[in-house]
Order: sequence, then structure tokens, then C-alpha cells
Amino acid sequence: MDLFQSMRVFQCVVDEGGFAAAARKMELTPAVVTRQIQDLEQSLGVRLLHRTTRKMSLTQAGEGYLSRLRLILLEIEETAYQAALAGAGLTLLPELALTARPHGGQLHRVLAPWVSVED
Amino acid sequence: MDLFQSMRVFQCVVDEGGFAAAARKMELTPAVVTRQIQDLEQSLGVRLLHRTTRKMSLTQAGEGYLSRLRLILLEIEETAYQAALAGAGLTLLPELALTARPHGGQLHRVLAPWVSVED
DNA sequence: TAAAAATACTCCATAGGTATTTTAT
DNA sequence: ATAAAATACCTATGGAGTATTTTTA
Repeated sequence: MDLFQSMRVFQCVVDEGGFAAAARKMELTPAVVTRQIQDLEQSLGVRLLHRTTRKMSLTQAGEGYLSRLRLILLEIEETAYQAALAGAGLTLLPELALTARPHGGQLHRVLAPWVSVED
Repeated sequence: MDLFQSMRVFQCVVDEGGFAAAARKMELTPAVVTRQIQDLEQSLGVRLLHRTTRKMSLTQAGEGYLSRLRLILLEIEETAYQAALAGAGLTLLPELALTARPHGGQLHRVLAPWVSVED
């Protein structure tokens, strides 16, 4: 199971307000979304979402989990980004970390005012 | 690709000082370890490890990535743990977060001095 | 030359899709 | 009645293993 993927799906389900909506947004089938959430819940041993076919809501556990998850997903993104910068011999100026960042995707040859070249 | 698995493998490779050692520790074959690292590097677009058949060392990018990775992996573990606690109607006392924690694995019915029952 | 890493290949588990059933408004 | 979620089933991809080759201290 890809934990990282399930985490993103879970976040998306909450943000979009449902499994079907999340599936559309992430270009997955509803069945896949269902199973990702099930897998995640099973791996945690906890129910994250209350769901009926019409309404879904976070459990208390899901609420706490999601708020922490959001930070973690940001940190992962940020970390990948900084690694890519480091690979190019660049360093992101600390005060801009977690704010300035190009539209997702790989970094190849970026040089902008908010990065500094290492000697 | 399972990003989290690759992250753990990467951390293990560094801690154990090599691919073969990491493979033994994680009960994987060396071939799997090689590919996990390759996948991770490719997904980041960055080389994390310098390697010869005899010696391996971190690239500069790998060094920064690893230090952040260690925190992220801890946070993920911690977050899963707290979700499990919440699911059991318990809350980890904040000052003990990231320190006290039972031997990995699912939490079912824990009640110890360092958790508090809700309301 | 010996131990480790990479590569080539094979196979099977499982991730993801399709079709269907159940559920709630 | 209808839109969403769950379930059952099937298929194909890619993850993991084995065997082999390459590399370097």
C-alpha cells in the first residue's frame, strides 16, 4: 500500500467533501478512493470518516489526523523541493521556505531572486 | 512506487552504511534496496548517494534531505500513534509526545500514566 | 579476488478498473 | 428516483525475487 497516496486521497476527500468529488479531482475511480481510505484506516486501526451515501464527516480521530497530515504533506513537498534545489547547487533562502515555490513538478534549472547560489 | 518505503530504506541505508547491510536489516534483497533508492532519487530528480561497490556516502543534497526526512518519519509515526489513541478516546499528554510510545504496531487498548482519558 | 552494487529476467501479488449492489435523501 | 458509497470480480502493471554481470578496494 502506498501510504503517501492514501494520505493525499484522504486530504482530498475532506477538501472536496466526498469520495466521488475527490475521485473526479484526482482522476481516480470512486472505487479506488474507497479502498485507499479503507487501507489508511486499517493501517491506523482507526476510523477517520463517518460516511453515508449522502453525507460524510470527520471522526474526532480523523480531525486530529488530518490537521497533522496537512503539515506533514507540506513538509514532504518542501523537502523534495529543497533536495532538488540542493542538487542544482542552490539554497532556498530560509525566510522564504514554505512560501515561494513554483507550480509543483520537477525542478531543473531555476534561478530566481529567492534562491542563492552556493559559492 | 511507495514513497514512504523508499524513505525508510534510504534512512536505513545511511544508518547501516550500505545497501547490503540495509537489505539484511530490513529483510529485503539487495536488488530491492537498489531499486528503492533509484526510485526515490528519480522522483526527486536528485542523486542522494555517491556509491561505489565498496564505499557509499551522502551527496550534499542527500545530507539535507536525510536530516529533514528523519523528522518527517518521526512525525508520521507520532501522528499515526495519536490517531490510534484518539480512536480509543485517549489523548497523549503533550509534554510526552515523541518520547513515550510502545514498541510499534497497532494500538488497541492502552491505558498508561502518560495518556489521559477524554472528558 | 571477494564483497557489494547494478542489471536482466521472471513471476506473482495487488493496485486499479468495470460492473453491480446497497444505501440514504 | 438518483447520486454516492461499497462490493465483487477481473486484468495488467510493477514490485519483489533469482541469477548474472560489473565494479572496486
